[in-house]
Amino acid sequence: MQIDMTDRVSRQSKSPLYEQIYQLLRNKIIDGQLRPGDLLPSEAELVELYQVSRATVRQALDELVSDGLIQRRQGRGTFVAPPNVEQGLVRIVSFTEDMQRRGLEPGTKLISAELIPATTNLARHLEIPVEEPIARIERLRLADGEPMSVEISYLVHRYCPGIMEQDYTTHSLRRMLADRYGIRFSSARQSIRAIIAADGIAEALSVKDDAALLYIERISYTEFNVPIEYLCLYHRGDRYTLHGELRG
Amino acid sequence: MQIDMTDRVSRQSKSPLYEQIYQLLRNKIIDGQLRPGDLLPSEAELVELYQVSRATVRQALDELVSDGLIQRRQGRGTFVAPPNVEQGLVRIVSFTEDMQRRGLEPGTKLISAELIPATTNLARHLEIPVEEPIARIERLRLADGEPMSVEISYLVHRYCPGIMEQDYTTHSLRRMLADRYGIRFSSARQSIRAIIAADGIAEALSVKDDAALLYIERISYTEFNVPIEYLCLYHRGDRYTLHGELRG
DNA sequence: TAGTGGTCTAGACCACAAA
DNA sequence: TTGTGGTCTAGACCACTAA
Repeated sequence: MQIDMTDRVSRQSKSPLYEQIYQLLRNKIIDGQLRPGDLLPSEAELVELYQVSRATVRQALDELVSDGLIQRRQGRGTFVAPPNVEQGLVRIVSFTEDMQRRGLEPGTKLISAELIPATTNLARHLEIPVEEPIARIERLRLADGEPMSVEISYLVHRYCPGIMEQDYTTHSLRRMLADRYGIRFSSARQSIRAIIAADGIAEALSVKDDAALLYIERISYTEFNVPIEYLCLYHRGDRYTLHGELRG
Repeated sequence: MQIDMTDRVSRQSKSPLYEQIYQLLRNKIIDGQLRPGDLLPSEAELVELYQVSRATVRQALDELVSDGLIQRRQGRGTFVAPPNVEQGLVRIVSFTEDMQRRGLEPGTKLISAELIPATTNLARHLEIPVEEPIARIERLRLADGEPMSVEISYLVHRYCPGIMEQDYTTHSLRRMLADRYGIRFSSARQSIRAIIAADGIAEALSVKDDAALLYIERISYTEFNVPIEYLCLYHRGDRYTLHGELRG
């Protein structure tokens, strides 16, 4: 495989060398320049390429391994990992990416988009004052044309003014936040429960009132640990399964 | 805090030094010798104690960090992490450990234990012939005396003959497999869904017939990638929540 | 200021896989 | 045999925290 020789790391940058190398490689994988199964340059080659020590290269690769993006094989080399492992339990994955990994065609319908004042619950989780304006975006997510999930996103409007004028059905919310506002999610906390479908949700998902749903609450943070989004996901229990790998 | 000075690492052992140090510290945390918030010895002290280089100590600590068991704070030290983070989504956690981390008192009642022939489904997942004897152990798990989960364990009997004569309510199944049969889980695959309680399960859990349950299926493997156990967990949706941290 | 963890280097020897 | 990743050493300097 080819690594673009214009890649450079800077010793003046405030971010550490291993982090810069990690980001460079990660972007290549996520952009698709490196595809599953591709062989990465050997550690020795990366040492030469970036002019750093082997320990620094390994630290960058360690992060990619723990992201599940690459796999090392002793005596053979380092490869881009196949998809389908560690889905949604370790990395923040967009609905679109999630469905594509499952081999399903993603779709979206906007249910509502409005500006609301923050409730005490929202204010606490998003670390803002009560009543501060929140963009509430409710969408129905489809897989192969059938309802799969309802997604309610609560965004601190101050960080993304004008977000309400966008088209949420064709544009990824995450991409919009990144491109227009420079906001990137760097970490998140989530909790997962099983619940019975409430009225409105059951109707949207085309399931019975007492169907089981996989309910996920997630708070996403920027690299500066500022909470940006409070997300509620209602997944159909009969269609949606989370997969993961555990270590002993 | 105190580290037992009788701890030793062996350079003759087939397992690497950082792995031995990782296991020693991990056991202290899981056993409760080190409690949440406790300060670990500094990296320099661990270097002195185990007579290894700092990089080796850091590699052991790195693993504990990625397990969510410890947290580093620059300029201050390394601390045992508070519970409630990274539970059950990355590491295989026993019910007992799980409940202790949530501050609940774990309890167990045996519902049934029997030897059954493997169904086609079990045979496929456990990679054994159909009809091969399987130890099926069904237990009710309690938290603070109240039903929390039903756990059905299917073990390949050939690997653990005599397991049926044990007392599963007072002894940890995992510990028994490790101590008596030398079987340790090194990895697992699991899937998580939301389902409606079936009759028998609902009764055992003291919930209504149509209550929502968090259903987890897990296949656990030894270090040689031999499947040992097929586990079905039925968690009460109203009491059980999975927590996790995600990375962007 | 002293002690902590964070980053980085330049080596070394090993186990494993492929040719 | 060659090249890969796996493990380990003995240093170094930095940034952060608390006294």
